[in-house]
Amino acid sequence: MPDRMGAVTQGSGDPIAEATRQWREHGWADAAPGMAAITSLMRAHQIALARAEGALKPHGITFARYEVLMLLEFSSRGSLPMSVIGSRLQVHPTSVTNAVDRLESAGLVRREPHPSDRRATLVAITDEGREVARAATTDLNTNVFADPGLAPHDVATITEVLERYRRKAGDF
Amino acid sequence: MPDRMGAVTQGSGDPIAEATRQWREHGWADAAPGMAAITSLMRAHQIALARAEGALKPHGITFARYEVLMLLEFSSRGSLPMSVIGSRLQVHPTSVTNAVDRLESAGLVRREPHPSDRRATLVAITDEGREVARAATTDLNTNVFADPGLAPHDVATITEVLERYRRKAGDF
DNA sequence: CGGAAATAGTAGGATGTCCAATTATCTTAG
DNA sequence: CTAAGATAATTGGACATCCTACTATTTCCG
Repeated sequence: MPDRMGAVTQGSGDPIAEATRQWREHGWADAAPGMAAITSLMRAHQIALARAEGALKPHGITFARYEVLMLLEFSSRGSLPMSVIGSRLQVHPTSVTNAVDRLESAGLVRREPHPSDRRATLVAITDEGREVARAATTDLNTNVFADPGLAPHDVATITEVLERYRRKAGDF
Repeated sequence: MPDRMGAVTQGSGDPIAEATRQWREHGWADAAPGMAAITSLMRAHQIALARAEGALKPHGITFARYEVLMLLEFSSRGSLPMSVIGSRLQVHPTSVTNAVDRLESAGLVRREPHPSDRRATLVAITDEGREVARAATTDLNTNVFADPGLAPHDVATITEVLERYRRKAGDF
């Protein structure tokens, strides 16, 4: 156990708490809270993503593709232009192309010409896509979302706080 | 303006609020809060990462490499085994190899043999690495961390809540 | 003490994300 | 009504992350 009591390199066990201490020691106290918050976000994201991907793996899709699939599943026509998918998910157009390519190869969506704008491409969910979406959602709800790893109060809190964060960042 | 009042596809403007509504409508009310929290985390991460990367770009490093650099900068000897870097940052060994490869190519770190364990490799920060770390930190502190885009109270809240989340996930 | 099990790093492959550049197709201004 | 500017999607390249081997050492146990 090389790290239990060795206060030389680590004092708390939590790397972020340790970094915060370092920040203060170096005179960056004003930036320490922000550093801690953003670094926490990075780690939490990593944990949450790994869990979601774990639940989706048996269904043959990733979280990125799941989001696309659900967007289509919930759309009134079962199809959306690529560009709309990108706006909703706030990802680069090339990421949409990538996700749709793979979903299409798997037969979960189909590319169709846009009826009025020949620049655009509509992405339509297939019956098989709806099935996968349904099964994946059940799995995700049961094994991840229903018990995300936080008390209900905390779950509500981060959703609210991050909603403010996203809004200020122009996310919607 | 095809989407302002069209309650057909979107009701609120916030895709996550819309998804929450859909979840409840489909009878998944118990999973809706968790879905909202985790999805919020994904978006917030994306926003925060983009900001951090933006501040680091002029310094020629990414956030992943910045984290490695700061870990070494704060270490007592200015060097750490690859495996320790991986544990602290909670990333896969291959990610450490990748980051160190690039940092080494840029002359910011150096690989050294471990004195007592020939399996291990020590990564040592160079003088140039310390310079880049210092400059990047100043930039990051000033342009991102000092004003992360949330009220101080919210910054503290997400740090606390996510600390609980990380702890329960075994992050430290 | 010698073989099994664990640990440290790396190579190769799959994904996802972004950026820059390109091709088509609208849209809009003069 | 044409030319310039904006928009939609794709291709190619750079990075980061993970997983699955695979090699080299070290540690542990019978």
